[in-house]
Amino acid sequence: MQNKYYLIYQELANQIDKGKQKPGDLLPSEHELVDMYDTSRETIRKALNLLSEHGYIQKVQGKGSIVLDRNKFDFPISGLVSFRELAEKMGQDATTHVHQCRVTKPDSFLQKQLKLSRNEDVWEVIRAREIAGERIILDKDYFDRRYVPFLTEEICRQSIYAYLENELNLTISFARKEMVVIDASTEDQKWLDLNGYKLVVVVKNYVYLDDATLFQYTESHHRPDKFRFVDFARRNR
Amino acid sequence: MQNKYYLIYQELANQIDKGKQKPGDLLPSEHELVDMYDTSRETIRKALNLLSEHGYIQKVQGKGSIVLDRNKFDFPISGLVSFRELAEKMGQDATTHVHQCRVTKPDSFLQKQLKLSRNEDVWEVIRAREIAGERIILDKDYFDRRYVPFLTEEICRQSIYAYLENELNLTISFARKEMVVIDASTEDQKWLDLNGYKLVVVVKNYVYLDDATLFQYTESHHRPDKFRFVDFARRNR
DNA sequence: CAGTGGTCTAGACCACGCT
DNA sequence: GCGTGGTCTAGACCACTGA
Repeated sequence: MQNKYYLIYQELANQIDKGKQKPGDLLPSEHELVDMYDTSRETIRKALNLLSEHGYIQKVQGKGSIVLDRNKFDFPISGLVSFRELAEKMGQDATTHVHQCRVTKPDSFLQKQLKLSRNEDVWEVIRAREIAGERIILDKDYFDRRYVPFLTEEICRQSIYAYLENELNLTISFARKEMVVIDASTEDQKWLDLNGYKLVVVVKNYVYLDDATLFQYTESHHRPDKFRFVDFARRNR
Repeated sequence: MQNKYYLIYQELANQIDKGKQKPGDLLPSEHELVDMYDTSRETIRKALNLLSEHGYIQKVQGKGSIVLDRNKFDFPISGLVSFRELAEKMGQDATTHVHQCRVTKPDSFLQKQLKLSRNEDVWEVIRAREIAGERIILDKDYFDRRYVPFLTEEICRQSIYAYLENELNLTISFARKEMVVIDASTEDQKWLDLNGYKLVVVVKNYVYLDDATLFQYTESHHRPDKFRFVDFARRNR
């Protein structure tokens, strides 16, 4: 069972996906939706806000809710989407090579990133992602050991996140991403098929739990030609 | 004059910025804030949602609103921020070189990007951005002429956006961004100080008006070492 | 258990667009 | 002027946290 406003959101989103409402059309007005769903206007408005955040509609005061052409966005819309996430969604054959999975002490860079002292333990996991026969992404993950006491190579080969959420009951609540381009390191050269590229696109990821503590720092090194990011940004206010 | 919830948001954000509420602290409960601001709870909740979206707090059910350490984020937080936007905010001396500012017909690529027919007019504006003495960003903007009838080099040297919003009363409502890395073109080599770099990071920008029509397509070509993007993403639901 | 945030209601008035 | 979405109110009940 779900929230009322979430159910209404899903139903309207579904209608738009199926083409019952076409791009450029106006949705029924909020008052009409109140009658249709036998609910209050604030609940309808929450559903419409979800539609808006997910790129289904654009609200215009005094006019109505315009249905957007979501097909133009050949991509999932909300937030950022990386090449790997996309490949996984598309069901492309992705293989993971685990090069490192050990407990270690943080170096000074990591101490700063994870706000740790020199003596605390961190898990270091290094994995290469092979998609369509090429190793194009190198992921370096660091977990605060106080939150992640135990890991195995097997878990690293599968999804660490599934393990954290299902086994350890950790809930990720938000993340900060940063993207830069730097020279490929010797690790990158060793574990990736760089095809002569000398640069890699690095996506740094700071992941927070729902009590707002930082517990993971990740760097994803992408081969430049296989890097792609998409974002969908509503204007402030 | 502003919305009530926006004023409350600003006041609370201000207190956090000034350190009256320290990271890890809990804000007053929603009921207490209702009394303090003599308003309704939904209004308080709208203010708190804004704080949450802007990275000031993290809400935890049954517990309260935790103040986050926003200083860790040495960057503006909401949405994506490019190097140029940052440089401008920091007040660094940015110079704009206008290389092109003319009306032309869209080529097939542009027809596809802007959903135009071959016969419609577009403004083509090409500008190099010089920051701290180096030309590091090449912006190529294309505007649907039906929305932007008139432009001058002078306007291009200043802010086109200020002109669109203040003079033409166009309101930008949302944008889709896409980032890829490609080989530097001859234009890039001619108009940028590439320092030997053979690649550029391209940020493609599709900008929509508040009636959901697409009116601008922009490509920003960044020198790799001067490219930096930041994002702050709340987890879905 | 008391206190917190999450959802929901049934109103009200305002700001805007259209014609 | 009428219909639209935007803001705001004063309640209510539920779900979760922590002592």
